[in-house]
Amino acid sequence: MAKQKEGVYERVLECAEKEFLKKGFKDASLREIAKEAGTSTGSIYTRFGDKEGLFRELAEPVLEELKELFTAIQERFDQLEEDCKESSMRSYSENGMEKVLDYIYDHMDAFKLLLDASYGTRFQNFLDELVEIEVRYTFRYMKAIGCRTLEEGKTSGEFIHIAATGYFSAMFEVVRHNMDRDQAERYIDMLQKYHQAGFDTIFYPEKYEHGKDDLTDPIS
Amino acid sequence: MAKQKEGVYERVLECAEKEFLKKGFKDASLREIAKEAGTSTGSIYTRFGDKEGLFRELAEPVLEELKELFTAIQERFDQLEEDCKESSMRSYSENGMEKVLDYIYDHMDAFKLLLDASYGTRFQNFLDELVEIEVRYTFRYMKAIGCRTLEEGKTSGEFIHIAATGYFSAMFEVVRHNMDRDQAERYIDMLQKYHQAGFDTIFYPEKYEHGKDDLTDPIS
Amino acid sequence: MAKQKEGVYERVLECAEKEFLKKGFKDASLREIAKEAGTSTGSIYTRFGDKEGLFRELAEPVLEELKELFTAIQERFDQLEEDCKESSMRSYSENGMEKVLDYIYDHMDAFKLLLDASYGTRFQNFLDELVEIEVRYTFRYMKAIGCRTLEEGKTSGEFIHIAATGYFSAMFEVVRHNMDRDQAERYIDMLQKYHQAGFDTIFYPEKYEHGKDDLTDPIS
Amino acid sequence: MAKQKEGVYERVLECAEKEFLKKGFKDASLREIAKEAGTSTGSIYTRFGDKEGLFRELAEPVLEELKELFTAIQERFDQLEEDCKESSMRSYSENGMEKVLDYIYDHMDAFKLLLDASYGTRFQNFLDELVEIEVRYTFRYMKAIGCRTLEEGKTSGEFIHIAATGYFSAMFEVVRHNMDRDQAERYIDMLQKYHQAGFDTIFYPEKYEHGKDDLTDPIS
DNA sequence: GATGAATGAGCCTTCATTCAT
DNA sequence: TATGAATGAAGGCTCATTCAT
Repeated sequence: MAKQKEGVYERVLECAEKEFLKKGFKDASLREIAKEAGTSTGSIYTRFGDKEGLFRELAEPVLEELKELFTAIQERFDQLEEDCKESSMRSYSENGMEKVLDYIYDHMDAFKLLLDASYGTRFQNFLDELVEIEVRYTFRYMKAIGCRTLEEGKTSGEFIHIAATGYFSAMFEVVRHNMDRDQAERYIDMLQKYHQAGFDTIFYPEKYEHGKDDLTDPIS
Repeated sequence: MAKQKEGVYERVLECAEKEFLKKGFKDASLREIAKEAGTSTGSIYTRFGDKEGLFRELAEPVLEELKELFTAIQERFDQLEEDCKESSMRSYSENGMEKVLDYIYDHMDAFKLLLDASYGTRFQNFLDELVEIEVRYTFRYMKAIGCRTLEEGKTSGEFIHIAATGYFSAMFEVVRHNMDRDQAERYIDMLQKYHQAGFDTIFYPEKYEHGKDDLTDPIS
Repeated sequence: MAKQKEGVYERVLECAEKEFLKKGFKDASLREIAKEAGTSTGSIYTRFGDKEGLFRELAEPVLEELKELFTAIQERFDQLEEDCKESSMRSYSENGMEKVLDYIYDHMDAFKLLLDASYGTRFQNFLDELVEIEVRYTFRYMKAIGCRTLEEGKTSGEFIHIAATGYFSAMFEVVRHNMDRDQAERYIDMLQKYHQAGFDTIFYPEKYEHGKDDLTDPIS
Repeated sequence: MAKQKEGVYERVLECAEKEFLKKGFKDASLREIAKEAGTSTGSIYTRFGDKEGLFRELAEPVLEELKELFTAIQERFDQLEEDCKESSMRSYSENGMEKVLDYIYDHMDAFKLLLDASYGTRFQNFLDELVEIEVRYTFRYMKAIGCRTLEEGKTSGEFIHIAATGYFSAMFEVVRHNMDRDQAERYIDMLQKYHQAGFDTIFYPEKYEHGKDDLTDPIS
């Protein structure tokens, strides 16, 4: 039995995914996966190194590709002429989100793993990796455009980070809630507006100086 | 050895907290806690029932009290005359948040546990319990005030839930980031404005109908 | 709390019985019994010494009394004039069994314990104590009456023991099967005839020397 | 260390048997068995699944084979011509018992386990499985031969069951008493006669209608 | 006499990982 | 390469019993 059995690799990945989703990374049992896939634990070790390696195989390529896609989108916007940015922002933004959403919907399973079953792996805070990219480019953008509010120091940096985290976290709710693609589109649209408004309020407050006081506040 | 040995109770709780924070609930070892506290595992079982009971002892009272505090705040606002609400909202909201923040800072340890070490316990989604309260009162408020946008159906309900989750989640970042109290105050103030703006944009868009298109968007 | 609380003693015995019947002696939990009875484990220890002491309290008096009753019955028959024995045997036997049965039905609970929940206690072979009495008197009787077959040696002694065990064991099936008193009476009557015939066949075969060979045999 | 270590399997079974016999199933310690056999507890689990699986390995094959042997014997008798049955019964019966006894003596250890150490396993009432077979065929036989007494209803069925239980239970005393094979033979012979007589007395009383009253009764 | 917290050894079981075959 | 038995530490938990109060 020296040769790689046909399809074992795929079967293992399939079963692993099922097991991870069902029990979470920590509680998943390698032996169970091996048994279910009709192979041996040893075999899994030769192919994937260890338990986390198996998880990685499922999650990492997808996460990396998303990061690349996302970086490319940001980069392309960043390369625009300074004076185009402000005006083309919205369309770029919406278009970018569309692509990201497409990618997510093409790799639902992997994102489910990342979101719900990654506790105990190095992916348990995978969101931070996306947020980090977002934050980096946001800073660049703000400097390019000129943002007075930014000089207030550290807190603002932290705040951007947290706000972005909230934004991305909310975005992935489309996965957790099993929204269909249409629903997701509408939902993400709202989300974009929501966070855009929040962001502007904090960092470009001059645009709203009028009658702020009569805004309603739903959150005590 | 009848009657509680002096100080064992406290020592166990202390060590448990340390262990839980260090390894998370699932990976924390009862034996280790017992050893560190200078007791037997059996003793922990007499006092706390089981592993989760020990965690509960640390987290539950604090969470419950926060929920009560939070509900009281919401309730008090809800009881106001209809026509006062809109105008006194902001002050109520800020005042409420202040109290909540006070409470959190008085029970930092418990909230650290809830945030970072509760995976595997019934508290792992503790945030939902707060969100649920928030959402309930938000709906009431929106009905009282009259909100046209609400009739768009299910998505809106889901959206409110997600937005509130983002809000609360972000709020607890003060704990995760170990902000000092002053920093937190400033931070929370921004957060409130941020989400207020987002919320209004989605649910009371008529107030912003002017020049939306020249808003900047930091998020791709 | 120095004085013996009213009724605690009884309540403990009640709960112990329930627990022992439900789980058997070994698996019964003293703490469970104490909790159920509204007292403390310590209290059970002061009253009953240990877990088996508690069981003993329930089973021993009844078993002892049965043994006394049984011995008395045997003794009374043994004291008869030699030449009366053979003729009055049957009535004595039936009358004795009646009394025994009465006693058993008056102490069902205790016998249920002895039969089904005594594994792990010194009562787990309680039947032997009754058999031992039976065997002793049977030997005396056989010697008095004169029984040629007895000289065959050890095996016979062992055989009597085993046969008697079978007899008593079968007798207690009235308890295990929850027969009502009437059923039991009829059943025991059959049982007596069954074993009497068996016994005579082995030890007084001369009474059956006729056509034994055309007896049917249900047991392969 | 792949592939079974030489002789571990056997050593574990040996030690398990010793431990089970010494302490009974429930009180036997897997750790102790593993230690004694020079393996790890984990190893026992890979091989036998769990504690009861280990016991099962020792007892089940033997019990199953006995049941098969016993069924075959009964079946062969059952297939005889109706009018042969009554006459050939005795020889069949004796011959069958001989085979059963042989089998028992060839697997003493397993039967010791079943008899004395199976409390807590699914074998604790293993006798019933044999009795059930016996009773089934007995009923068939009685119907074939014609038995007037059977119409008395339920009690009779119960009685047959109990009598058969007594018979089998007594049979296994050869194991408990460590009789040598010769002793056992003589003993079983007596036992057969004893129960045959009992059985006939109850179910074919017409054959004994003469002078029953002068039978002696050894049992009070 | 009553309490019940503490004891601490012991239970069965599960696991990721290794490695001889 | 694939296998899967073996490892051995660790897991949570339960128990009868003790004994300071």
